Amino acid sequence: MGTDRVAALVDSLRARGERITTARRALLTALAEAGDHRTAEELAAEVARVHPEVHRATIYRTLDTLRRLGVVEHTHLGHGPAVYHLADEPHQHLVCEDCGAVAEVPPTVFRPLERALARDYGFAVSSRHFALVGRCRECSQGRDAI
Amino acid sequence: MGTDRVAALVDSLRARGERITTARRALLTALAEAGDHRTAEELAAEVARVHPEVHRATIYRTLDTLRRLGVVEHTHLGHGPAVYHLADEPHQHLVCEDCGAVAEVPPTVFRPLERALARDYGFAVSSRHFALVGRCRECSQGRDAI
DNA sequence: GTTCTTGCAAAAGCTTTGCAGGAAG
DNA sequence: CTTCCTGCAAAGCTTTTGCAAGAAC
Repeated sequence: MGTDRVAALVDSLRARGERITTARRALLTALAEAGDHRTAEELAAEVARVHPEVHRATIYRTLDTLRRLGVVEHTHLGHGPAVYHLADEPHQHLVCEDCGAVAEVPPTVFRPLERALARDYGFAVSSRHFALVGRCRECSQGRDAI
Repeated sequence: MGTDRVAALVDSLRARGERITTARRALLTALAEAGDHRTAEELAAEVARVHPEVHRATIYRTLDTLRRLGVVEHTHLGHGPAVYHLADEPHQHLVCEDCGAVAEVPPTVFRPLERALARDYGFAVSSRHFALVGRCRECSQGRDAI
């Protein structure tokens, strides 16, 4: 399952002339196994379970490399660290300011907004770099004000 | 002009039982004069021109106090520091990932999206806490890909 | 006089960078 | 063999915190 996905990513990177190193393969594996988003810290811990020698700086550098290559995206959910995930299956994040729950919604929900911004402001929304902050269903029902 | 606005803000804070200190008044003045968004660093510099004794920690603490009181909002435009502005005239930020230009758009543009998220996910978008990242008109025309 | 705010200094949290050794191709 | 990547250590940037002195009311 995740193994195939990693193999495909590795192949595509190699095809582009990128080097395949222990850190890169381990990071791709950790990302594929994650399912949803992970912080750099969490990914470093996951990688360290198998390859303790991989340094945190390498985690950040490799994540940035993979981002430039279009393989990884990262999103800011709030005031904490950024979260990373594989770039296939793009999605937007909704984060609840009360309980911290994070929901993923398909990018189609944003299509009308993107069209309006392109039409009225010439602005081409290009990334799902930031989450939308608000209140989830459960927290909306429990209380009214902050 | 800005003076009236500051006076009104000061009055409303006092009416709520909040203390009016040098730092608070200076910060409100700097925010009112700013017109658009400013980083905490920029606001600290502006305040320091008149009151050099106001410490940066006080800037952050005061901004947070004003945020809790609903007077100030802050937004994350990208990877740098947060930007602050007075909470009247709410707006969303569009930031260009190429040239860094920041546009402000009225919240009405987001109304349909907010309704869709409320209807389909029970999610109540409550803040304009993050900018939307994309490419502005000028940068879209100049080039096609990253 | 009481309570809230501030200045200071220090640290926290997350991320980036310079450099020299080492691995990938 | 050449180029790119990594480990290490150190620092960067933004923001937060503990504490005692000081200001607001």
